[in-house]
Amino acid sequence: MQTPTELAAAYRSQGRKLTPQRQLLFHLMHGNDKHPTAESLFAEASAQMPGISLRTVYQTLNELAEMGELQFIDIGGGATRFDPNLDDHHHVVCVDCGQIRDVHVNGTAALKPVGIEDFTINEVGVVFQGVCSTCEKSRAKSNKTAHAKSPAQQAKVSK
Amino acid sequence: MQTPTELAAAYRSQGRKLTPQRQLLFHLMHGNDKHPTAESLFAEASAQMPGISLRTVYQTLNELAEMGELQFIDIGGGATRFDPNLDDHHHVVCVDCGQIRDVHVNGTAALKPVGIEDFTINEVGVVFQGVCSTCEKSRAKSNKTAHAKSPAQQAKVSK
DNA sequence: AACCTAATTAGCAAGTCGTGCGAATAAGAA
DNA sequence: TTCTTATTCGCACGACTTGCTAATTAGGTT
Repeated sequence: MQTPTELAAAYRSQGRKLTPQRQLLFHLMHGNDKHPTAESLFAEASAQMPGISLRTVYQTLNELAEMGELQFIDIGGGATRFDPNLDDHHHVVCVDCGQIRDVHVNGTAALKPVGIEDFTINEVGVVFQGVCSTCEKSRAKSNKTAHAKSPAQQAKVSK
Repeated sequence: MQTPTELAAAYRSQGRKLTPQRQLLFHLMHGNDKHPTAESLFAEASAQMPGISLRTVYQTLNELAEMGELQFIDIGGGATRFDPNLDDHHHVVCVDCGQIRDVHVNGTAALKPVGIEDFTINEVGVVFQGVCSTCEKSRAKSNKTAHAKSPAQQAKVSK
């Protein structure tokens, strides 16, 4: 995603208006590597601009996605997450706490799908599932050896 | 996923009852490579067993997933899809029609995530996005050069 | 500085997907 | 056949997202 200043210019040049709500969201998203949901962004935005609408957050995120400034991430059944990182990267998910981390992955160019000659492939996405060190520790402590729930389930529960 | 007969035995050995609803769903899912949603399975099931409940379809799919007989696939924002294929495989998605195809992928073992030493990786998922030959043709015909909507959006529209 | 107009916002209703709950039903053992 | 308990069904509800529209506002015009 471009800087808030660059986005302001991009918006103007497209005949879009530069509202305080949009500017706030530009700032909240720029360089944000937390892969927030619309709801969590709304919470942050509300702290700085009481009265801002969740509807506007969704709307602005969709705009930015249309403009190619950010991408949707759909992992697990929970809410859609938003990623302003446009570099060639992939994701690591902790199946315990649901956190998503950006990662650069070596070897993606060598991936060869077999038997799909009738497809024109445009993009490849890689998702690693694992357990982060924090969750690894709490697992050891609480002796939770059993399977954890999926990130989606986990996310729901944690609300 | 095991055969309906094997599943029957597995269910009994776990103290689960073998109802007609479950047996029907075993048959509908066994060898099914369409990655159906709960709703689409419900439609098929209803044709053969009018009165079967959508609730039961969800319940049975969740059971089978708990038993490790099938996996959830969450690609795009639409409904969860179910995959009875337990082989080591990945997926190709047509961004136009939303169809999902199973594929074996060479080179996954060589994938190296960079900078996530604090994660214990357990699984890797690869998703290829592209356009299937059928959609490629209809694109050429209707001169639709613009970007297609995401599979999720597309799926919603197609309903 | 006041004005105009189209874009935007807010907020509620509604849609989709999935689950909780409880009464009625049925599988499978005795 | 009877009994116990798992299962089914169907509705209500919850989470997430979008549609709709009246009121507001950004930004160009006079």
